[in-house]
Amino acid sequence: MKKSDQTRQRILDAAAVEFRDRGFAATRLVDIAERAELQTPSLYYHFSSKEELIEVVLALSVERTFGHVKSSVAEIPADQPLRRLQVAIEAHVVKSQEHGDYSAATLRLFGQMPPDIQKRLRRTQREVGGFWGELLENAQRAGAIRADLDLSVVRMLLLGALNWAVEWYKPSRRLSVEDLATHASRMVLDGIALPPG
Amino acid sequence: MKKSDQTRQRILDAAAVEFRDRGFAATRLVDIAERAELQTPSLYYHFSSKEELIEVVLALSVERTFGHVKSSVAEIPADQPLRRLQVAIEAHVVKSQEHGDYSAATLRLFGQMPPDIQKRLRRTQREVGGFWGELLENAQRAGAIRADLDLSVVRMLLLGALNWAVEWYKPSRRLSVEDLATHASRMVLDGIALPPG
DNA sequence: GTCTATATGAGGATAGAC
DNA sequence: GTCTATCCTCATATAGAC
Repeated sequence: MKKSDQTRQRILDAAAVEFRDRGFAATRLVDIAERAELQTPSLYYHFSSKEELIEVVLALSVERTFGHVKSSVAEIPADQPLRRLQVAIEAHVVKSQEHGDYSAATLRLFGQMPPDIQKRLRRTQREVGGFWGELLENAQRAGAIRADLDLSVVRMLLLGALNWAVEWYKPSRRLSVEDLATHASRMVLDGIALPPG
Repeated sequence: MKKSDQTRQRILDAAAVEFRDRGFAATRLVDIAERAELQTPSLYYHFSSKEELIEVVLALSVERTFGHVKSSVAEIPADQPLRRLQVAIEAHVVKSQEHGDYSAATLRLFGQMPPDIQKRLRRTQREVGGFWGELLENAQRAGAIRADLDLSVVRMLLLGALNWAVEWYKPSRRLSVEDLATHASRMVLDGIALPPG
C-alpha cells in the first residue's frame, strides 16, 4: 500500500467518526484533519470537497457490509433458505459492527444528504434491498416463512433492528458481537414469545 | 389557545421537518421561518436560540409517543403480560408515525446533539427504557418469553425495528399504519419462521 | 504530499422601529 | 409580536511555497 493510500484511509476513518458524532454540516474539516493528524488544506490533495468525503464514507459502509453478507450467504446451499437468512442476519450484524463508525454515520446521515448524492448511493441500496427480498421470498416459497406476512415490511423492520444496533451496542464480556447477532436472528426468525403450551 | 401558542406550534412543526431533512447545523433559521410563514428574527420572540428549538422538538417527540404507550398499556390487566407487550408495540408504532416528522428528527439528530442537551433528554429516555424493560421482565417471569434471552438486547433490537419505521414507512392503501403495527408485533413476538412441523 | 496564509460567503443573533 | 437592517463570527476552499 502506498503512503498516499494509507493517508487516505486515515482521513476516511477520521471523517466517519466526526460525521457520525457531529453530523455533516457541523463537522469542520479541521476536526477531520486533526484526527487524521494533518492540516486542513492537505485533505484537498486526497479529496476534492467535503461532499466527496461523506459520499465515499457512505458508499464504503454499505459495500463492506453487503459484500460480507453476500459471500457468507453464498456458502449455504439454496435448499436451506431459512439457514441462509440466519447467516445473512448474523453476517450483517457482525460486519456492520466491525466498522461501526461508518455504519453509524450512514444510519444518521444518509437521509440528510443532498438529492444527487442520495441518488448515486441508492443504486447499491436497491441492490441490497433486492438481495434481502429474494432471501425472504425464497424462504416463504419454500414454506419456511408464514405465508401471510408482507415481506417488504418484514425486510424493513428486520434491517431497522439490525442497523440500529450500531447506535447502542458496545462490545463487552457480557455480550459479544456474536451473542448480539444470535439474539437478532432468533428474535426475527422465532420470535421472543414461548410457543403456547 | 392564544395566538402566541399557535405560532409557537407552527414554528415547532416547521423546525421538525427542516431539522429532519437537513440535519441540525445545515438547517438555517430562515428555512424554518419561511415554512412557518414569518421572518427569521421573529423566531427569537418564541425561542431563545436554535438549540432551544431542537431541544423542544426532541423532548416533545419522545414524550408524546411514550405517553400514548403508557396509557395504552394501562388499559390491559397486569396478568396478560404478553398482551401488554403487544399493545405497547402497536401503540408505539402508531403514535410515532402520527408525528413522524418529530420522530424522524429525533432518530437522526439525538446522537449528534451537544452533551448538555443529550444529558437533559436522557432522563426521559431512561424512563422509557425502564418501562419497556419491565414489560419484558414481567412477561419473562410469567413464562411467556423464552428464558434464555437477554432482555436488554431484545428491548434495543425491538425499539430499533419500530423507530426505524419512521424512516421508510409511507401510509398507503396497501399498508395501513395498523398493518405495519401488527406486522411489528407479530415479528417480534412470534417470529417470521413457521414453527417446524 | 503537506504546509502557511488568506479570500470569500454565509448564517446566527441583536438593535430598535412599529 | 413581528418587522428591517446589520454585526460578527466562522468554516470551506484556494494560492502558492517547500
